[in-house]
Amino acid sequence: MGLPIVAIVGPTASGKTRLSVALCQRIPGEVISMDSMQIYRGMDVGTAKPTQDERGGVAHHMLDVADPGEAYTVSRYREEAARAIEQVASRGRLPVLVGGTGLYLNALTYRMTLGEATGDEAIRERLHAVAAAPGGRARLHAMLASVDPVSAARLHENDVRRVVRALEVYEVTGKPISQRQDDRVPDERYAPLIYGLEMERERLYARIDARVDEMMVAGLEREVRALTDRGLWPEDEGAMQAIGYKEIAFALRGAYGMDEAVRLIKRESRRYAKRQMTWFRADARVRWIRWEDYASAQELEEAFVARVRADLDELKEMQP
RNA sequence: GGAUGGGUUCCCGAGUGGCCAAAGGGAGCAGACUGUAAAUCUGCCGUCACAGACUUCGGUGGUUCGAAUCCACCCCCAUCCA
Repeated sequence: MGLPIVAIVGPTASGKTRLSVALCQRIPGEVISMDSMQIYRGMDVGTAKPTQDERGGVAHHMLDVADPGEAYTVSRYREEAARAIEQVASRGRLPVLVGGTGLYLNALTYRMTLGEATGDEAIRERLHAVAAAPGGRARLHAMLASVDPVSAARLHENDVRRVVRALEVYEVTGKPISQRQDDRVPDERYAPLIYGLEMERERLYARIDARVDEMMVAGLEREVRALTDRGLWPEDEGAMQAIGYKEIAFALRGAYGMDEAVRLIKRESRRYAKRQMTWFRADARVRWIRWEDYASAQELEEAFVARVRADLDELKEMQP
């Protein structure tokens, strides 16, 4: 039986950070961030990275492990986070995965076979060029259909990014990507207890709006400028694609005013939250916790800690 | 008081006699997601008993086989003149 680990997921601004720290203080445990943007150094305000204060003395891993100038990948996350989990467990503490990046959760908890086909820039560029030509998307999709009909059937021709990746995998490995996508096999290394934070839509959206305003006050613009000063722009893949960063970068470049940037950041954050909800809702493993079921954050925390304890005990009983 | 422009579906906005439940965008909702994932992509979006029917385009009345589109009057908004 695998190592018991806890994961706390949910949309942005749903209160994951605070809850995770409360849990780790009492269980005790250490946080392993599951956030694709908090990975980057120097991106603190805009990613709502927990401050020293917010971490409340709890050790956090997988924060600040990459430079905004480098491209981070899921497979790298899978390796590094797995290592972090080992470390935490070796100290006799509970690994608590926290974050809203669904793909990262799956990369860790399923046996994702990401290893063989490394990203190949040259191939990607060539294929993207095909897609950019008139009628190119259909052509690209047809190319995929001839080598990997299963993937072609699954992918919309407009989803260029995935079509390109599927073709790339085929070129690099000689095998269709669909061969390894069919089932979601749990990674035997872990026995994950996954909790999802859920909040009434309107309330969550209001929190998101408020948080964006707070970020502006806290110096998001300055933070973005530090990146654009380094020559990093939203056109580059990776860090600068983060919500908040790309909008402000465009504003700095004069595409629109700062007020408009703020409006867009709020909008994009709401949409992002929605996508996250869609993702986690589809995951049958998630045990939901509704904010509306509790009178206060304290009450929710209490109940949550108790529940995790009970679930962990139950896990122990199941494995001799 | 006069002149001109305008009032279109949640918002913006196209539409000037049939092909219009009405382009496009936004918002919203639902979904997908295996090395860019805070990314990328898809669907729905007047109502219903939904291959059809019904109610919409400021209001009322009219012209017409037929109107969001034409006419009359009225209401409201904007700008200009007084």
